[in-house]
Amino acid sequence: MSDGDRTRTSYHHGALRRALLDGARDLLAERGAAAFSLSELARRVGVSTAAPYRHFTDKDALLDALAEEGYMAFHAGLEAAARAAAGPGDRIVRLGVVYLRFAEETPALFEIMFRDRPGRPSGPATFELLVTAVGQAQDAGALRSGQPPVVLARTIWALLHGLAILVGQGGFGKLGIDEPRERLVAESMAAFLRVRPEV
Amino acid sequence: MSDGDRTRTSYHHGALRRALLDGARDLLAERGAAAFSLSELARRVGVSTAAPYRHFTDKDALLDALAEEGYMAFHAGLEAAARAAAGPGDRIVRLGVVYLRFAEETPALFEIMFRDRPGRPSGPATFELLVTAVGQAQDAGALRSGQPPVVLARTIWALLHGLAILVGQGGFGKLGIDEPRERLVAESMAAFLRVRPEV
DNA sequence: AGGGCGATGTTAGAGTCGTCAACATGTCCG
DNA sequence: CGGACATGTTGACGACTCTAACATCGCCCT
Repeated sequence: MSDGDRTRTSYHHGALRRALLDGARDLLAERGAAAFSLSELARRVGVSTAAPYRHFTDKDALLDALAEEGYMAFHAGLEAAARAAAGPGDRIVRLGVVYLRFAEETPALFEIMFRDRPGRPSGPATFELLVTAVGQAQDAGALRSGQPPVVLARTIWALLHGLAILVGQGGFGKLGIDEPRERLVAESMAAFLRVRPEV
Repeated sequence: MSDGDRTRTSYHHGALRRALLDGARDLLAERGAAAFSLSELARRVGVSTAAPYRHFTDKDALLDALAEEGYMAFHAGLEAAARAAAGPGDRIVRLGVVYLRFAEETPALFEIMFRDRPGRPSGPATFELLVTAVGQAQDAGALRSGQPPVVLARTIWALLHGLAILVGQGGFGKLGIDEPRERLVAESMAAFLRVRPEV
């Protein structure tokens, strides 16, 4: 058999690093970021509690690696949405929807990604994507102009981030707010949009 | 001596609950929310590690109580800012500045307050405050109208929350964004404001 | 006044977790 | 084929949360 299998051939696992990251994603989703335990992860994957330290210096290092993968998926999702958009105005809304959906579907991963860890490299690339989309939408007259793309993009980013968090952790549910994502995004960005997309 | 002192008169402390909450605020600010330890808190206050359980069922219960106090201070700060405002338009900006400042000055407390805990009562009252201010500003022509106050207030809340988090944890520092709060808030809310406040 | 009782402390300990050191085992290269 | 290096395991340490059993204090009640 090939040694990428889940059943360790014997003493050595063969692909422990990958198995740990995959298992961590699941465990994180089940338990939440706060209750995530490295010991439990090791138990699940079927190795000793010391084994992960051969691949990650730290619990935080593992979480950082997971966040990094999350960033890639996030970025890819945004890029796909940008490509699939009908036009510059539609693109902005679609990016927002993807942003919200990501935070909603994998809240714990989202939390890990944006937690305060010094030296996190990613982010700027994704921000650039938004800046570009904003610039295009401004040129096309679909988005409010008068501010440089960077400023407007930063505002939209903050708005989406706030929405993501408040929606994601039910902060809005208590306020009696509950509507489909597209509508929520479009309504929230109404002040920026020149043409209202059909919702 | 009165028995509200910091030096326990003898066996009993006298005002342990208060001392724990006060100590927790400091410890939280020093260590951050993730590294906050109930044992260390007990050590600092000068009692055994089991003592806090006479006043709080749980570590989370203590943190919740602290968050509750935080909410009150937050709410009071917003109310004071609302009162001190020159007019409806200025009021909105001031509320935003207070929001940001609070998140920036006590980031760990802010994190505790908005973490996902079911059954957190507060929040709606504070949200109402914002809704009212938005409604007034709309009536005065200082704020974009066309949407019900609740919708616009929700959007502004999300925007502020996103800004608070991104600014607070340096997510913007990496992107080369660094400006005074008033300017940041005014710039971010430019799309909602009918008249630009002097910054 | 005295006695008891509830509130509020303490000590001791169980169970979990993160992490490390020392040892075992498998792989692969010279 | 033999040894070095990567990757596992065992065992242990210290810190943490939380509980149970015991100690002490203040206060109320007759």
